[in-house]
Amino acid sequence: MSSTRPGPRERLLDAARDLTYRQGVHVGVDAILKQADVARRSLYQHFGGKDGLIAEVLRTSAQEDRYRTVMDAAGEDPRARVLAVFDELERITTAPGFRGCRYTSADLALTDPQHPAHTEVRRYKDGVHALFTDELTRLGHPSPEAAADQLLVLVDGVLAHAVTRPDAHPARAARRLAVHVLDARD
Amino acid sequence: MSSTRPGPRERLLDAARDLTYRQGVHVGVDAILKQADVARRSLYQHFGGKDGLIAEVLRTSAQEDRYRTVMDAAGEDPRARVLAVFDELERITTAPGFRGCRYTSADLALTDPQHPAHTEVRRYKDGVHALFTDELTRLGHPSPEAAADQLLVLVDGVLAHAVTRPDAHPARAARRLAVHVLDARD
DNA sequence: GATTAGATAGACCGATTGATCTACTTGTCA
DNA sequence: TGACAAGTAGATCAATCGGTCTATCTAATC
Repeated sequence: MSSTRPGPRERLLDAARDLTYRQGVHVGVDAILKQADVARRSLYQHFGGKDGLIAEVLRTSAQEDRYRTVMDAAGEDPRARVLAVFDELERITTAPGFRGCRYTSADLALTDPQHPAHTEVRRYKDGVHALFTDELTRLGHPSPEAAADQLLVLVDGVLAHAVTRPDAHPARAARRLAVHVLDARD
Repeated sequence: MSSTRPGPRERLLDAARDLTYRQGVHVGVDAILKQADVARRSLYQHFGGKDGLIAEVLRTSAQEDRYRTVMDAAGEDPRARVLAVFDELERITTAPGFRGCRYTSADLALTDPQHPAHTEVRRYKDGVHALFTDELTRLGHPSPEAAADQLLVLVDGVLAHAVTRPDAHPARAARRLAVHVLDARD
């Protein structure tokens, strides 16, 4: 028995996830519809419009889960778990087709402050912040929240810088700084 | 005597610099022409097209000079000069109308790898890298190039993260890490 | 004063944008 | 069988995209 083809809604999300990452959020609706092999009407039925589709793509992209998985694979030690994220970043940024962070990209590209995507970007980054804060707390870090902010700056810095200067291997550079964040005793 | 109005070329660059920052590189040519109060033909005469205009905007934006000025105002000590950049970043990211790093934005928004803007983005970031390398060398840092890469990750991280989470004050968080970069003795 | 390069104004081009619409087909459940 | 919801196909819409065109005007140079 062949696996059932996903419904129009899922196909739209998949196509939009792929195309908005490779081409940016300014891809045409036509291109998304064509790749999803879906009727025009289905898009507006399910998501109300392009903006809704983009927001839903960000809401369901679950890059957070990827970091969580990497951490879990690194074992119990909070220190190792955090550093594993930066090892993963080295893989991500050197992989073919790397095009930066989709959340940062969307936040920068969408000029209208009212665009629903901004809410999802904020939610995502807050989520990663919580992820780091948990580890730092378990580590007994003196100021987990502030340290998590530092780690977030490093992550965003890696993903942004690697687009322009991948040969600088920003993930490795950031990993060395992450060690300082983890070992801070003040 | 009133100051002479700049020529069409300068007015185009000014308008494009303003609009591409506020609205992104996908602003329409019409909007740029209107704000510059310049004939359509002048754009294609001077820059060959929109792509050429955008590239020239990046080439002449001279954000590098801003960092240089800030450093010079901070005195002679390389340590103080580098940290002054992060103090400046705190001002930049909290100023009204802050919309992230125009170079990173352009690099992410322009999907075509052949777009002339990418060359200018790379040139700019290499320039900042050289700026930092100089200071680190004068400071006697054991590996100025690698440390400059770390500072660049911090700068890009601040400018990217501040777009989504300005309340985290990433510039301050990054400044604390910059101290570690400067004081590295290994 | 005549020539000429540079700027302006604006029509015009085909292509594409996001979105709405009607008409038809499909599958499901009552 | 009949009703209904969901999906498809595609025409159509006004608006905008980047770019080319002709025609006119202006200012400096010879």
